[in-house]
Amino acid sequence: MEQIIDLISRDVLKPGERLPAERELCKTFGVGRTSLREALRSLAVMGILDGRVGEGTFVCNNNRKHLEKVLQWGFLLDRKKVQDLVETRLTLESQTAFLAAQRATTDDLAEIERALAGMEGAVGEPDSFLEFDLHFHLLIAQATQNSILASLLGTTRAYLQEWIKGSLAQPTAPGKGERARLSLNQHGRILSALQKRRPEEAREEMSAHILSSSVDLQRHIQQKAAEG
Amino acid sequence: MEQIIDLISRDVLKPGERLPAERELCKTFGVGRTSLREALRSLAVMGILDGRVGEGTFVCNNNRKHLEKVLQWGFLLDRKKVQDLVETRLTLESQTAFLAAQRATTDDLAEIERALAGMEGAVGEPDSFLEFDLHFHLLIAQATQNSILASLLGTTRAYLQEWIKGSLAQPTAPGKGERARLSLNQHGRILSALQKRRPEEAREEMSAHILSSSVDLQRHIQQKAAEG
DNA sequence: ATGTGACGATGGTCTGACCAATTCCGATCA
DNA sequence: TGATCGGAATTGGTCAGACCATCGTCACAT
Repeated sequence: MEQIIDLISRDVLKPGERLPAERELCKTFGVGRTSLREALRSLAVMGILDGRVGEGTFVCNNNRKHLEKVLQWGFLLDRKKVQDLVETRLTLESQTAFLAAQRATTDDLAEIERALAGMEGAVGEPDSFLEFDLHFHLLIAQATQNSILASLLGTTRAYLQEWIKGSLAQPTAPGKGERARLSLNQHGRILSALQKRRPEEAREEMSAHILSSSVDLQRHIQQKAAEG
Repeated sequence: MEQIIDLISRDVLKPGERLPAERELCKTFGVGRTSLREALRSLAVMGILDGRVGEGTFVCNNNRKHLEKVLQWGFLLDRKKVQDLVETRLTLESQTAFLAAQRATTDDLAEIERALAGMEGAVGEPDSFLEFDLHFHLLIAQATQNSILASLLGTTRAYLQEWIKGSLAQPTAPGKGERARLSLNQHGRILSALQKRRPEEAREEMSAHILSSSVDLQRHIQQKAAEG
């Protein structure tokens, strides 16, 4: 596993690219096919690789899809874990907003603006709206130019995505359009702070946004727990 | 995987319990050992199972570990970027200090105090000193009661540890005893803030400490880069 | 009673083979 | 000429059998 991870991190294997055949890798690594396959299998479970029979094994470009796959064993995540996850997300998002306000290029800002525009156009389409929402936050993380922070935030958010989706789809929630507009407003304030290059303000707005959105999430989780 | 998960969720296999031997499971499930092992391996990666050679395979009592594991491996994809790593560490450590000031139990504080005492007794022994230093920070992270944050911080620090060690061992550094005393002083101020339950102060002290210590680290890295 | 060494069980690894899905490429046909 | 079909090669997935290192156990010798 170390060796394969090494290849990926050194950009010898780029996302979406195809790995050499298993039988080849066995020889290059000097291990049996069983051991190699256990490593590949492990990496696949983690959403780093994706094996397709007859085609080959590929480096996953979006760890999101497969992380959701792991999530299907939902009983593993209890309420406490989700709370920890939300708290971790709050920490990471606040900091990335702060850093992005300092370091975002004009290109970064333009892309973030496009994501916001996408959200505006997708009000009433919860699925699409959430997609643009996620994109908005990931773009901010990338704008920090710190790939580790961006990667951690992406993974954290991926884990929460399922619950966020469930929380949004909650029919009992009062005023769904209301929520979307509030969310839109908050995102606008965040972008504004980034454009004005005000790190502290960006941190505050992001923090407020996440705290506000996590309220619904928490309610949804507790409701889920009560059902089980 | 489905079948094994089923056994666990139906409490046929309770946490901590030992699974039948692989060769037996093969027969009961009617599959080859390879396939069975791939399932076991996948579940092990997710932190659900734990295989110990010579003993057997066991159901993990804390099925919460799997998130940390996946997050940790995600780290490896972006290694070698020490700068980003330091920044990530700064983010995480500041936040854990903040949260620990709010949530640390008296036991937590006592343990942190012991780690500090260990540092005092190990001045002049860089290796042991660094060990207690690391322990000090990890204990603070655990005191947040947030296992994800603690795990992320642990991994971050683990990757930096090598560089930190090299930086401390630098013979050209002026006043080694001086550095140790400064570090000791900073750690004392952090602990004090924790004991007084002042989150903001703890965050500030931690931030100052890490920034100050990272100066040496940066110099050491640049020197290394110049050599290579 | 105690230490110790042989033995069996177990997870981990290797090998070689076969299967099913997919792709590739050349032969065939309109 | 160009589209289509079919076999051959490739690839991931599975299987069976063997060997190894490690660990627990227990009879045996001290």
